[in-house]
Amino acid sequence: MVGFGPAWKVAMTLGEQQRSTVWLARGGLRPTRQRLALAGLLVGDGMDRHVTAESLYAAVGTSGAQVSLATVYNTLRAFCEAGLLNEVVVDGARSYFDTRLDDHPHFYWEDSHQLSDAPAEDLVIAALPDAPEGMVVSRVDVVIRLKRA
Amino acid sequence: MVGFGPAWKVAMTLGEQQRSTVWLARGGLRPTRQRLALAGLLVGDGMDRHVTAESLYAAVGTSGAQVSLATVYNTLRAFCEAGLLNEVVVDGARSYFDTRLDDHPHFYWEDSHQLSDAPAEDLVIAALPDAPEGMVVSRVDVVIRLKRA
DNA sequence: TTAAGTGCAAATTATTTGCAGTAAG
DNA sequence: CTTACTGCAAATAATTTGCACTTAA
Repeated sequence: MVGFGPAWKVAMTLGEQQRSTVWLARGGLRPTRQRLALAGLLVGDGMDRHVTAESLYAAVGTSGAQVSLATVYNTLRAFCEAGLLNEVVVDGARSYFDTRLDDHPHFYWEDSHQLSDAPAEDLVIAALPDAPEGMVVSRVDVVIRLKRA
Repeated sequence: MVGFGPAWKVAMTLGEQQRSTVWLARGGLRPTRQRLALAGLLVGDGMDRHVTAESLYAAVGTSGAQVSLATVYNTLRAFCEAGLLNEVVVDGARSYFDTRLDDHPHFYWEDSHQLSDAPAEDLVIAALPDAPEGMVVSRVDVVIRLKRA
């Protein structure tokens, strides 16, 4: 899991602070030290991220902040329930969380267990099966599984 | 989990026996009592099935046969590795196995945690993102998540 | 002040494994 | 006979929970 910046960076920049605080507020969540640390790693730079509880826990350790693993789990779940993150199911063994909220396709790298966004504009679904009687489609998950060529 | 026939039926019909044995042979697996019982429930009637380890364990109990839960797990994994079943990931909490082997879309009933086939002919993917450099697409999973209307 | 949030350790859930016994080829 | 298969109980891995303590509003 890469992309969390250099190991020596403990504090967030003002922009990151700001963005994280606003982001938490949007979910109606209190900006605690732990949540700010996690939010900073997730949305601090405005890029989309895909994390597991373990990868985020590792990243927060590296960043110098102190957050327990249980809190990482609970916080990811809280972010999800607040509509700030989306859970993506690609691997029965662990949960992935995506900072991008719209319905879009994913690449799943089977050998490295990494998840990334696939370009949504390159996926065209010309026809979709109708939902059965009494049901509606809540979401369409498209996972493009990749293996080494 | 329905569709496994009446509770009082302990033995398989000849046709079921036959089908199950042939099916196991195709995977190069010995037709043991336990495997025949499970295979009978999975492919005995030629219909496609979607099971979890727990649902299949419950079904085999109901059928009168005696198979341990660990063996159900191990056997489902063995069937998968032999290419007789496909694993479908729709719910982080448990694994689903599908007797249908081709790449096809699924309905996932979020409220009842059931998985079923969606009509493949009604799904038309007109364009798909290219696999990144050095990678190839191993499979495209399409899961249509349903909720009550 | 007070309800929400946190950390730990223990509990849960789905699944796998070690190993002694059983059965298929 | 010999190696694969099975069953149980114990081990594991990811995740959740109970509860005393802390902190934001």
